[in-house]
Formats: sequence, structure tokens, C-alpha cells
Amino acid sequence: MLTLTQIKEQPKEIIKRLSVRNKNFEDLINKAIEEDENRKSVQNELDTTLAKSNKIAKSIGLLFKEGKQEEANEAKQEAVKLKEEAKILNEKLNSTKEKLQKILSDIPNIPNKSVPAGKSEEDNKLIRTGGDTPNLSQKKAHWDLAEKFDIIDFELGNKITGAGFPVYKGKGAKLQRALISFFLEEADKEGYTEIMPPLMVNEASGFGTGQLPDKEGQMYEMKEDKLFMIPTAEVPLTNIYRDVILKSNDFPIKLTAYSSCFRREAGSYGKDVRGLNRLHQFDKVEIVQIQHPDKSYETLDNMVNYVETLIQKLELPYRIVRLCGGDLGFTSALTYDFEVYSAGQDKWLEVSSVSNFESFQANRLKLRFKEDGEKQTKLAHTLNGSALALPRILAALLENNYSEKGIKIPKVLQKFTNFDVID
RNA sequence: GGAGAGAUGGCAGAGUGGUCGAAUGCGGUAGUCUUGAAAACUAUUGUACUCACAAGGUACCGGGGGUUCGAAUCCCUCUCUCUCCGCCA
Repeated sequence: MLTLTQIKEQPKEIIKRLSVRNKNFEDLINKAIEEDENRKSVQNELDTTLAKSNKIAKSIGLLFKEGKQEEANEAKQEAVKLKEEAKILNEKLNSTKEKLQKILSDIPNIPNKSVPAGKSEEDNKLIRTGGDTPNLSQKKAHWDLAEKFDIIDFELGNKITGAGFPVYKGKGAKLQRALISFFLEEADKEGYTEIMPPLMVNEASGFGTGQLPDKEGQMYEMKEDKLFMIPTAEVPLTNIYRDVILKSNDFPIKLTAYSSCFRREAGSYGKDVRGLNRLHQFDKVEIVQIQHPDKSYETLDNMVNYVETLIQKLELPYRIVRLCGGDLGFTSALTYDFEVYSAGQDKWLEVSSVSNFESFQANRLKLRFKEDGEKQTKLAHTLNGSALALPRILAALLENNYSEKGIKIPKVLQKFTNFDVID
């Protein structure tokens, strides 16, 4: 959520910057400002009414003590009147606040200046590429390979749960575990503190990172307990710092977590989502940083570089793109997507998304900090990225490393798998 | 799931209808003393809105609602924590 201070300081600039999202937010911004003015005047009125009422209430106590019954009773009548006024004003204030809140929660984050305008992924800006595309004697899609080597069973998942819940078996399961260990160990070396978070979160946490109320349908919900299955470890990880006031020397805060992720992704069926390409349950190692506003973009670059090294170590061909306005997530100010080339499908698969949310999440989370010696609190910046999501990495590993001899395991993973080929 | 107790400022903990934004202790910060430090002493120390980051005002004692001129204090409700019992990896 944007803060009203941000909006009021430079509304025109914000409207202009939001327009790269391919939508016009002028009305909403103006409404927000208007509604806030409204809120202020109502609050002022209420405050003065309450002040009067408080004063009288205090005097009544004194009057009774002094035995001035009559005067006290007179004051009482006055107080009743004020109370009624205050009640009406209070209702008015609440509805105004609600309206304002609704408007604010409909305004997405301001894209960073470097975000290109554009409608869809075709307008994303290519930053760099790396790795070599493999020369394969024969191309096979990973779902065929999975069956051939009996390492992932999609049918079995259908039986036990439903579509999008694959069952990993034997070397397939071990490879998953190896990837998780590899990613966590790398993150640890990079200075991230490992966390094992809950896989379900409450409503307040969902709101804090922006999944609620906007993307409600994305999460699996336990209606009876008002809990949600996490769509990413970003949610519990970032919410560790909800309602927290940090000191400026607490920065940077670096957290990592492996978790299963659960996404309903309603309505996305068909050809592009075969095999591991899109799942309801998948595994991911996430990295989160909380940083001083002055340093968050430097940190974003570091995170991008870090994710790049992971893909390089896995010897996968990749490209990094900067998302255009139309493709940029609601809460993000700047996002880099990583895609790996998966030879069997002849497709680029998105495997990581690294974003700076600036103070957008922090405002929802009430995640603040104090500059050394200063009294005033400021909003911190939050960032996160996948490092990395497993299924599409696995798909690319299977497809790119396949030959008649079987599927070759990248060197960095072998100490975790204890085998070097799937055959 | 059953029975009971409780939720107060960074922590501990007092406060059961007015003078309570809240005693006291610890912690934090600044200062005095000291060559320096410790100790001791003094002062200061919640968040947010309004507003000039002033003064003043307002809200917040787990969340929401109610009673009252007035609530941390009484009532209702929700959430959470603890103790005992039951169940259980």
C-alpha cells in the first residue's frame, strides 16, 4: 500500500509513473486525496467534541467531590449531548476511513523509473543471457522422461489428490531433496538465516504481504480455521517482521526458507501447463531481505547476481528480463524474472522472480525503523526472490541433460544425490 | 474436546469506576562524578492521528461491541496464553 504522504507529496508524478502499468490511476489517486481531506475534517470535529466531553467529565468528578450536586447534574446533561454528537461523528469517521482504505488498497505500487512501459511479457526488457543451449541427439519433454525413468508419477498424484500434485519417486525424490539442500546451503554461505516457517498463515499475514484481499482466490483456504496455505515462503518470512520497529543498524535482515508452496491458480489448464510447468503444490527456496531504503536497490542487484550464480552452477542456459509495467506484480516496484531454457519443450521457463517492494509491503506490515538517535519512524524496504523454485529447474535439468545413457546430474548436486546419472 | 485461570508500556509487575498514558523495578538514552570504566546520583525514555517533527488536542492497557457524564477497572463476545483432564505423532 502506498502511504498518503507519498501520494500527497507528488500526485502528478505518481500518476505518471503508474501509467506504465498500462492503466490510468488518476481517478483513484485524486479520490484518495479527497477522501483523506474528508477524513481529516471529520476527525478534527470529533477530536474537539471529545475534548469538550472529556473536560466536562473531569469537572463532574470534582463537582461531586465538592458536594455541588446541582452543578454536576447540569454538566451531565451537557455531556450527554456531546456524547451523541461524538457517536455520529465517530460513525462518520469510520466509514470515511473504510472508504479511504479501500481506495488505497486498490492502488498498486509505483514502478521504479527503470520499468519499461508495456502490456505483456513481450515488452519485458532482456537484461542478459548466459549458459549454452545443449546439443541434443533427441529431444524429449520431461513428462516423457519422468515416465521413462519412473521418477515422477503424475497419474498417481491424480489418484491421491488431483491434478497438479505430482508424486516424486526414487531418484526423482532424491533429486528434489538434493536441490533443496543445495539451495539452502548456498543461501547459508551467502549470509541468509535459515528459517522453517509454518505452511499456513492467518489473515493478517496474508494482508501484510499483499495476497489478501486482492489475490484471495490464489490461496487454498481452511474456512473453518480462517487459515491459508502459503503460496510462497515469502508470506511467513516477511510477516516475521510485521508490527516491528527496527534500529537502522539491524539492516540488512537476510532470511531464507525452504517450503512447499500451494497455489490454486484457478482456471489455468491446458497445453502450456503440462508436467511440471505449473503445479498446485511445489517446492521452493525463498530469500527475503529487509533493508534500509537507501540501500534497497543495491540489495536487489546483489540478489539478482546471487540467483544468477545458482543457475550457472546448475549449468543451465538462462536469460534475465526486467518486467515491463503491464507484467509487473501489484506490490512490486521492480522485478527481474529468470528464465531457463528447457530443450525438450524448446521453451523458456520462469524459475525465479526477484523483486523490490520498496515500502509497499512495509506499510501494510507496519514494518518500520528508526534512524540512529532519531525519534521518528520510517518504513523499511522489503525484497524477495526465489532461489529457486524446483519444478521448472527440474524440468530443464531432465530435458537438457538427457542422452541415450540417461540423465546426467550436474556436478554441484552430486554430493547431495550420491548418484551422477538417472538411468 | 472438558474444567479453571489469565492477557497492562522493551521486559517484569501494580492498579477493580474520576485526580491513570498508567506506580515501581529492570533495561535503553543523556548527563554528573571518574584518567577511563563500573557503581552511585540526576534527567529522560510507547505508538499513531491532528499539527509547523512547537504548544495544545485525540485515540490506544489482547481484538470488537456495550453500560456510564466518566472504564485499564463493570457487562457481552472473539482471539490467544497458562494449569489440570482427555486424545495424539
